[in-house]
Amino acid sequence: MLSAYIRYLPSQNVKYVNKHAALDLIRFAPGGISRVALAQRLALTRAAVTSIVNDLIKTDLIRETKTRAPSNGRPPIILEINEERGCVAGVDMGASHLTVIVANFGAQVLAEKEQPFKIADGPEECIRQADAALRSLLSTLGLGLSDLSAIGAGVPGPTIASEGMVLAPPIMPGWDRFPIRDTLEKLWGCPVSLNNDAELGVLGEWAYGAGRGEQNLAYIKVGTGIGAGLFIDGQIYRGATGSAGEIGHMTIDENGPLCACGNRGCLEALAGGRAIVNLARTAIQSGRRTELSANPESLTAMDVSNAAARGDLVAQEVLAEAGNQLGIALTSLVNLFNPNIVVVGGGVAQTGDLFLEPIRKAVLKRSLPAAAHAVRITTSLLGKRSTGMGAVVQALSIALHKIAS
Amino acid sequence: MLSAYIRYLPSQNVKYVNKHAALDLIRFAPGGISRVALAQRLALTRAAVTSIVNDLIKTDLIRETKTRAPSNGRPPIILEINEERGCVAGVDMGASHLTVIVANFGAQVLAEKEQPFKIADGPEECIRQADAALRSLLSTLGLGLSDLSAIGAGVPGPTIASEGMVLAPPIMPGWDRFPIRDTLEKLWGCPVSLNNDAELGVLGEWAYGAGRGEQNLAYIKVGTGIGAGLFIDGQIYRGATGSAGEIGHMTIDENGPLCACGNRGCLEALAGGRAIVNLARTAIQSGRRTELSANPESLTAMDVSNAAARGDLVAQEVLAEAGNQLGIALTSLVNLFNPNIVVVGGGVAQTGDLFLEPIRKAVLKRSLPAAAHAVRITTSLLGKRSTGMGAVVQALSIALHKIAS
DNA sequence: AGCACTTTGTTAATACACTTGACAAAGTAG
DNA sequence: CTACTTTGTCAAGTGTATTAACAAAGTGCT
Repeated sequence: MLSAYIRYLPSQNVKYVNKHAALDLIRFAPGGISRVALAQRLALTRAAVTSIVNDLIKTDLIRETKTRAPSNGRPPIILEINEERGCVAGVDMGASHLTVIVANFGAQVLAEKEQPFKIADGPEECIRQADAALRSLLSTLGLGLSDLSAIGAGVPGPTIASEGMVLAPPIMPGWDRFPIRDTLEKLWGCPVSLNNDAELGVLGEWAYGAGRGEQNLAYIKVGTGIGAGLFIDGQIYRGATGSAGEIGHMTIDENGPLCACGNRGCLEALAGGRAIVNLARTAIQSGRRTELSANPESLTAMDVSNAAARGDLVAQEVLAEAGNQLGIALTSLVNLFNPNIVVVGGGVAQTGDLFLEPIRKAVLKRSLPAAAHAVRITTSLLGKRSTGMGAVVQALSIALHKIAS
Repeated sequence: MLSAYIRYLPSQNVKYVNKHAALDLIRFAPGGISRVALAQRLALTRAAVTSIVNDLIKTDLIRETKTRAPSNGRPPIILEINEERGCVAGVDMGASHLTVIVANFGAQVLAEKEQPFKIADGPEECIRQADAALRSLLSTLGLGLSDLSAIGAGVPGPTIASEGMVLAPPIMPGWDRFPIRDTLEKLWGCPVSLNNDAELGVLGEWAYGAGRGEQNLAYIKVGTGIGAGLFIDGQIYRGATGSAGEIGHMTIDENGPLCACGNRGCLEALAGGRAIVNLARTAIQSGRRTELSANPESLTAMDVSNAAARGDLVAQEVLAEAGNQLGIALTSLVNLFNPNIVVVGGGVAQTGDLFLEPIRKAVLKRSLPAAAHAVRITTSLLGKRSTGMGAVVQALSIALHKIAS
């Protein structure tokens, strides 16, 4: 009720807004959408929709596909995005991995690549690696940079999207206020969007993954660090300075292990990648039988995760403990935010219920009943692609809307 | 960018939306607003605004007031809400107090009343008391129920505003799914809105208090319980089932005191009204010199608060400890929500910096720097009226928009 | 097979609501 | 007093929707 009217402030003319709304409705509709359904969603008449859809068909961005079996009466014609209209890329520069995805306008992945990467190497070196990876991936498809209409980029720090840079990023030394977007746009010769990796994760899961179409959604990325992307009432929520969702430094245990941020007992220090490794090492040093003791010095969280999936009891206990701590932290998020769904992503989360069940138990035990019962906690459907697919969604937003204008 | 177009779904014709947006802009503009400024905010021309404003003037909801001193050129005419056009009421049914406010259409308080109250007495008894208080207050103004255009009501539980009832409220026995709004509408013969008290608190502070006009705002109410209202991107944020903002049962210390909810170490058990009393009693029993030892059995949090304001060292220490615990909890909120401002309300918070300074210290120490520096932590400007004034805002929303239709 | 009915999509006339361009109104400055 | 500026209004023109009617593509029944 409050200010609902003020929110409608068209900076473009009415038809422009309606056309772009229709394009987004078509794009995010699983299985396409008919003109009649568009009219309903847009609160317009069928006649108005005819005009708008005809404009979009002229741009070749959408096309008529099959008709649906009619219940009774004329079968509706289904409209979908024309996937052959062009290509975009998503570039996920993570703390320790680089993922590059090339997709068509229908958001279908044409090729992808992941490689080791250190965001801490600084902007010039990281951009050089991302560029080389992108060009290499494109060449496997017989494509070049000029075939990309737009590119979405993700980084592990708080971004000011409008400025195309990060602000005081905790784990990105040398990147503070570096003109990331402008640099990439010059290098790649097409429009680039820049977002925080967890934001893109929630976007990817909302658009095409486990949280598809949900209204209030949190995406938790469990990696070296732990971050959350928040999707509130149909929008990414960034907060006042772009740092919303910082869950990794939530105090879980005041007397817990020292965290990289300087405090004690942060979630990251209890359930992040390093914490999982440390828990495993402690168990090894106490003489527990586990396949992990083969090489404790080079242990990774993924080693623990894989061993757990293979039935290793110690690894399973470590994951359960980390899951429990994450569940304790999620109590706050669930109580404050009251989401429909929490999607847990990152490599460790792919073990599924071994990690998720302790999370669910802790949330159910510790959250208020109303919020606990309202939330579904699930693993990512996009696997390690959540952020990369979110970057693809951002790139498509730029590309499609630009062509439609 | 994402779905920005889809958000514009006018369920009314365009002029209706613009007229109501103009009304809200006028209403929430401190000191009124000119037609030229309206045109800017609405992205319309001066000519279009003339037509809209003339319609609103015909309803007698707004009027032209003084002109402002011109910098150079014609002085703009200031438009304001016509405060004499009618009256509304705000009824705040809290856990232990009932507050009733009668205000005019300009949101100026004409009369108010507060009395002891127990929400746990159940809906019939509570509604009876609220009704009597409202009628009594109106009679001091020579008014009756028929003089009210609408009424806003607040309760301390998770509300589904569209249903006009509360859902599984933790501290409101007997109220679950009771048709509160429908009952009040029949009893009072005018439209009634129903909202959670913390939601109304944040609304009141946003509209007329310390958070006026802020984009991302949290209001913390420290009473017997502790709750938060969240205001995100221009809207109250309720969550999936209306329970967003439940901060009182956030785990601060796993080994802390038992909370009424059954868990240990909840914020409410460490910093709520009962916790403050318990901390004071512990100090008394350990032999500390304090004016509070005069009558420990009937001690209230307000007694502690007032003694602290008078310089009592023990009382100040108790407040500082409660403030510290609240600050620890606010770390999570600040990290997750990255607000511009946190407004702390409720009786205890009126002692000001004695309570706020420990909060600020804990937030600054424990939150990520970006979020900690972006947030201003302040006490409520509306004092104990935050929720009641939020209820007035809701009532005005109903009344003004109905007349404008 | 033909007809009645239903739902979907289109067309052209009409209605609505804004913009444009010009002018009036109310100030300041020289 | 004149020139200039900003604010507010008016009427003609423009943009974009709605309405009413019809065409199109099915199902179901006789």
